[in-house]
Amino acid sequence: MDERSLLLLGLLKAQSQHGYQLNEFIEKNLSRVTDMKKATAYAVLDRLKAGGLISETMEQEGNRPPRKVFAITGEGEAEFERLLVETLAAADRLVLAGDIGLMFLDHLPREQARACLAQRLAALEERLAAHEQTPQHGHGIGVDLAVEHVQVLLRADRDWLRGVVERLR
Amino acid sequence: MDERSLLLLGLLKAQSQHGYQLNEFIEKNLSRVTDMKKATAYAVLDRLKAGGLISETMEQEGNRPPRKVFAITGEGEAEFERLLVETLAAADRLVLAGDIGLMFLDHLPREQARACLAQRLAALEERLAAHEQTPQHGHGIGVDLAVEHVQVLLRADRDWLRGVVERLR
DNA sequence: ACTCCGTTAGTCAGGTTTGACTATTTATTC
DNA sequence: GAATAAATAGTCAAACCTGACTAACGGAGT
Repeated sequence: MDERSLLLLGLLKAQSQHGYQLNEFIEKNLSRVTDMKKATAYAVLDRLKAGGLISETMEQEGNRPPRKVFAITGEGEAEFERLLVETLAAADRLVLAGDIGLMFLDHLPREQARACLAQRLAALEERLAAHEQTPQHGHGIGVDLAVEHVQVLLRADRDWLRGVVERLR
Repeated sequence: MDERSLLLLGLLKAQSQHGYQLNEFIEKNLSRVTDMKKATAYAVLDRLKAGGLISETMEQEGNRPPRKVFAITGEGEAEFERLLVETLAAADRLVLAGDIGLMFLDHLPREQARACLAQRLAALEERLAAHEQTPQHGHGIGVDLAVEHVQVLLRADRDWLRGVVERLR
């Protein structure tokens, strides 16, 4: 939740935007780093507005429907910095989904278990390939670091999973 | 949410239990693999009961307060297996918290950024140390695999973070 | 015999998240 | 030029999660 605020504040710090723009950017460019959905973004924006961290102005362009343009306030910038330092210093939680299944691996015949994990491995490899194809972003080191981070962990995950599938043979 | 159901069904498949027992086991033994909270477990149990996947019986021992004992049903076992295969085959989402901050690293003076990440690294190392100290569980390979998985990724994370802190110097 | 405290066993209000939906405008196809 | 698709810009009810709270019991100490 703090992360979501941080993300939106950060994007608005770079440039005032309306909701759709924010959501599009997140979906198209940040899907590797966050999984926040559209409706959530609007909910968070409401909360930020209620807290005085962002302001909202109606804007009409041509005869398209009016849109809400959000801009970060002074308090918002202060909060942004506070959140930034806080989340940077915190150890990431790194609670990965999918490990509960692993725990109950013994309930499946060995061969079926291996097949499931092989399928998981294939999906993982595909995801990693898609990841490795995207070029460096170039917008400062931060964004690139975040993408690199995910990649490093995906690779570690893949290598480990390969070993497991092998061991199950 | 599927994962939470899977976990509870799996635990109940091994042995009928009451809510407190389940929660205690999760908190004491599975905190490395899941972060489900007590109240959530009760909520999930209610849903499972509503779906006919588990049954609930009142039980009184001595004159202690009565407790609800949950047991998995036939349908529950079928659903367990379905969920197990499904989550095993799915690539884990691996969306790690903390990377949003990374994206905005440039907003901080380099030295402060480095200090924050160094602090994160320290916390991570501590967590890893705690992890490495727990012995093998021995209850079949599944549980051990899950624990190993987390460890492998924590190590990869640590190594990467070390490199980043170094690079920022 | 009384108080304090930890264990047992939950409940609940309130906040968060999201899938599904609405509604308008612009572009495209037939 | 009518119908269809796609982009624009959100809203809302329902589901989900959790921090904080309740309440009874047993045992330890005094």
